[in-house]
This record gives sequence, C-alpha cells and structure tokens, in this order.
Amino acid sequence: MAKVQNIKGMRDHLPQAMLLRQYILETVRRVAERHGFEPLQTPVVEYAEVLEGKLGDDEKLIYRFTDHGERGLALRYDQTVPLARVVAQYAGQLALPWRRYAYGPSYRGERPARGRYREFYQFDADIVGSGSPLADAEIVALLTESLEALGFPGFTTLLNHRQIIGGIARTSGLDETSAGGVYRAIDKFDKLGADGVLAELLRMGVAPAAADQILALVQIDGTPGEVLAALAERLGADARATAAITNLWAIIDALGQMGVSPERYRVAPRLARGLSYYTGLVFEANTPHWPEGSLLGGGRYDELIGQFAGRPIPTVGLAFGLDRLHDVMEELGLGPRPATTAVAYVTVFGPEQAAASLALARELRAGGVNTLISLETGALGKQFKEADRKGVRFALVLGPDELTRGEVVVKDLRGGGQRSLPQAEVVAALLAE
RNA sequence: GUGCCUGUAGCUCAAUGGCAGAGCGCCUGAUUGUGGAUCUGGAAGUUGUGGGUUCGAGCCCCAUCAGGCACCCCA
Repeated sequence: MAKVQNIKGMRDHLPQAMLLRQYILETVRRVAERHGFEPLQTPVVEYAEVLEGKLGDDEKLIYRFTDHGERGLALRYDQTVPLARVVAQYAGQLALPWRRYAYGPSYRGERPARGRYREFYQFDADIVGSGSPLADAEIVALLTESLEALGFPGFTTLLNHRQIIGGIARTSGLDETSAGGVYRAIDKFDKLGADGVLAELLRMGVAPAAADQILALVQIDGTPGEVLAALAERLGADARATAAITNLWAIIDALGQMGVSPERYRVAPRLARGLSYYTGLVFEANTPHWPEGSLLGGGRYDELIGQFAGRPIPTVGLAFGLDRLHDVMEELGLGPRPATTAVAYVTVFGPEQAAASLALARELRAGGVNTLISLETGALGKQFKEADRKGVRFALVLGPDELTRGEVVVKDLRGGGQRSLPQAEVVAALLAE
C-alpha cells in the first residue's frame, strides 16, 4: 500500500479549517473588490527562468524540476513574479494603473515550523503602473480595513522605506554590498535588543562608530511625524534618503485623508524585509499574539516588472498569509466557526414518508437554507444523533402525524426545544434564526 | 540547509529491557416518534517506517519519514 502521508510542510485542510479559511478569503476579497481590485489567476508552475534572478538569496528555496519534455520548470515562489510576467505578456490588454488581487498556493523549500509551510496560501493585492503615494496609501488602507474586518485586535503596521535604510547605511559609511547584512541585523532589533544588534554589527565588521550611529537611527521612535522629522534631521545629507522621507510623508498624509486610524501604523526605521525586489515603501503588519513573523507584508517594487516588460512599471502591493491568519484567528477564537455547512437536517421517518421529506429538503434548498437529508430511514434517535454530531442546528421531522396536519416539527438541537409549524412557514422560520 | 526534542488506539497520554494500558471519542443496548446527561456491553494497535544489539525491544543503537523548538529566513 502506498504511504498514507503528506509531503513535508504540505497540509490537508479538513472541513472545519476550510470553513474558517474560506471566511478569511471572502472577507479580504470583499474589501479588495470594494476598492475595485480585479481577480487574476496564474498557473502554479512557471518556467524556472521566469523566477530566477528576481529573489536574491531566496532563490535557493525555489522548487525546481524537469518535466517529460526536459523543460526546466519551477513552482511559483510568490504571486508577485507571475504578476510581473502577466503584465509584460498582456501589456496591450491591461489598462494601467491596474488593481489586481490573486489567491492561491506558493511553494518554498524551507524547513517547516509553526506558521510556516512549504505549501502556503497567499492573498495578494497590487496596484500596477502607478508611482503615486496614493497607491501606497491605498494598499496600507486595504490591509488595515481587512484586518479590522477580520476582527484582529491590536495589530500594528510598521512602515519604512528602502532608501531610509539605505541612507542609514550610507551615512554610517557602509557601501551597498555590506548593507545587506546590516539590513538583516537591524531587522532583528525587536528580537535581539540593542545590545544584540550591536554585537551582530560589530561581528560582521562594522566600525564601532558606524554601528553606534546605525543603532541610534534605528531606535528612533514616536509618532510618524516625530520619527520622520528626526530622520530628516540626521539623514539630511543623503539625497535619496531625503526623497524617501518626503515620499513617506506623502503616504502618511494620504492615509490620514483616507481615514486610516493613526493608531494602526508606525514608522519603524528598523523594518527591513527580505525580498530583494523592494525599492520604496516596505511594511508589515504584526500582532502581539504572534511574536515571530508577520501576518502580511509588502511594499513598492518599481523595477521588477520592468525586467519582463522592458520599461519601468512602478508597482506596490501586499501579500496576506492565509495560513498564519488562520492559525492566529484559531488561537484567538476570532471569526465565525460553524461546524458544518448545513443549517437544517431533514429526518426520514419511514419509507412511506421519504418522498415528503425529500420534497421538504428541496423546498428548503430552494429557499436558501443549506439542508442535509438523512440517508437512513427510521430510528429517529440515530438521525438526531447524526445531525447533532455534524453540528447541524435544526432537525426537522415529517412523521405520519405531521403529514396529516400539514406541519413539520422543527427541533433546535442547540437549545433543545421544538415546535410544530405549518410546512409553508418552515423556510421563513429557519431563515429568521 | 545546521543543531536539539518528540513520535504508543480516532484524540490526549501511561507502561524498571520481561503479558501493550487508561481517559475521552466511536459502535451497541437500556429507549420501535427524539440527540446531548447517566448506566450496559463491544470494537479498536505491525508502538511512524526499515535495520541492528539482546534469551527477550514501545524502551538501547543506526538509518529514514513526519512534527515541534532554536538558527536562517519569511507569509
């Protein structure tokens, strides 16, 4: 017999988990469509060369394989690179700026851990073809609305800009090549603390004076305005950092005008983020209930699509991690969590009543009530038990007595009461619950 | 990819190298028009898998698969 087992890091999602996952997806999708985003779906498999050269060090995590035709293929690593391919390939058919959302699995050959899988589902939303700070702000507004709609308490979105980090590195006397290690070190600030980051910087050969300078810049805290003002003062000599600060100002202004609560975001100069294609704004949303790793992340990548299209197409976007959202919501007890899809369970009293029960089930379904019908007749106790175990709220009985009266017994399995209603009123009664 | 921990019934877990167990769940009956509570009886296992040591292995050793934690990185 074949192995009854999952591939490492790849999971089955049983009905109860799927119901919550679908709720999350629907909630986020509705928010995106409210902003006019359009759906896109691309294949899970791409030519390996499409994915290569875009991800930096992360490339070693790409799943690669060869098909029967000896083509070098790869499972997509995210939904951003495929988006870039699509934008280039259908340039004539897409009216820019284009707001697009996508949902599906991506694959990374990492060591699995809690909240981290080799097959994981993301919901992406991107605005293609606009460099306006309004686009950046709209993405942040979208994520804020989504997390609020899902009922997350106390989440915070950290905002930063790649050229602020770059400016910190440059004004500390570091060249671009050693900057990568610095980004990673300062990104760990929350985990290691100031001393830990300092040790890490010194270990990688950063001069003590430069390391102190970096630490001081990275620890700037306060309201977005305070942080940006302090950064402007200290990075004023760096033209690109100054432009980045101006850009973040514009984004934050727009967030205010869009009605995003100032309590939902902060400017955090230490936020780095790994993906190498980001060029401007970077952000991630965190919740105190998930100390390691973020719920979602994103940023502006103005050059990636140009690698396919041959001309710069500025783009900003984000990716929700469905698996993490699900795990955190599960732990916090957020969201509705029905045990099953059915609301009503129609019992079958006996062979003579089967036709009437089937007709009742049909009527309920036509009226919009999700309905399960018993596949066994007789032994009502057993049928009630099945309904109860499945988590169906109402059990309906159509026995000889009810049939002669033209009524249906509606039994509430959650409370325990039951009442007999005229058959014509049953659909309305169940919909009213 | 590196290091550490774990893997026994559907689930949670016991079992000095010496007869594989409990609780919950499941099935059955008390109840042939009523689930949940209580009680009756019952089924359930190649101890993740493959080797090795031993008179004898769930327990010790090796390998492998899977899960968790820490690195690394990210959703």
